[in-house]
Amino acid sequence: MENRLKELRAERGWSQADLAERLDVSRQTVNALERGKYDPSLPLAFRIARVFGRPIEAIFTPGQEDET
Amino acid sequence: MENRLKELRAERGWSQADLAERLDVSRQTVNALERGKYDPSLPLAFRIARVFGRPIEAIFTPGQEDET
DNA sequence: GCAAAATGTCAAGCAAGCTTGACATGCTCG
DNA sequence: CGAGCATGTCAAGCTTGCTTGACATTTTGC
Repeated sequence: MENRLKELRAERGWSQADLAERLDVSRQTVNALERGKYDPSLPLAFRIARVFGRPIEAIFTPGQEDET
Repeated sequence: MENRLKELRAERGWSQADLAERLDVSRQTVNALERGKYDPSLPLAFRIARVFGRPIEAIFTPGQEDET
């Protein structure tokens, strides 16, 4: 699963810690998500979508794994 | 998190097992999702959205938990 | 060049998502 | 009635998502 977290965060001039606070998760979680270590839960994906004012589909895109 | 799984599945006349097969998960998982036992992972949410031809936001809606 | 802030990373542990297998119940329809 | 399908449910077990705490490395800016 690919995502535009880093890009969207940068646009807003937020640190990973800033974003983590807005999402109510740990800084390490934001870091792991940006680096593609794992995917967020659906509830967290909704919070991310809300923070950035975009639909989930505009932030996350299923990669090779889910394409068929 | 609320969802319209049961409704959308019924519209198509599919059994839980049918849907499970299309989503590549177990029948018990579909049953648990419909009954709100837990939320799907984000990758599974994407597959569900694709199977029903609707955006994730049109199928799942964060409840009280995520509203503030 | 130095200090502080930001980012990356690791480990251990708990919680959530999903699996298989089994069994109970209910529904439909020959 | 009886067979078969659909649904609900439980338990045990594995994997993934997320946490805290600690420490190393990179970036920023004075």
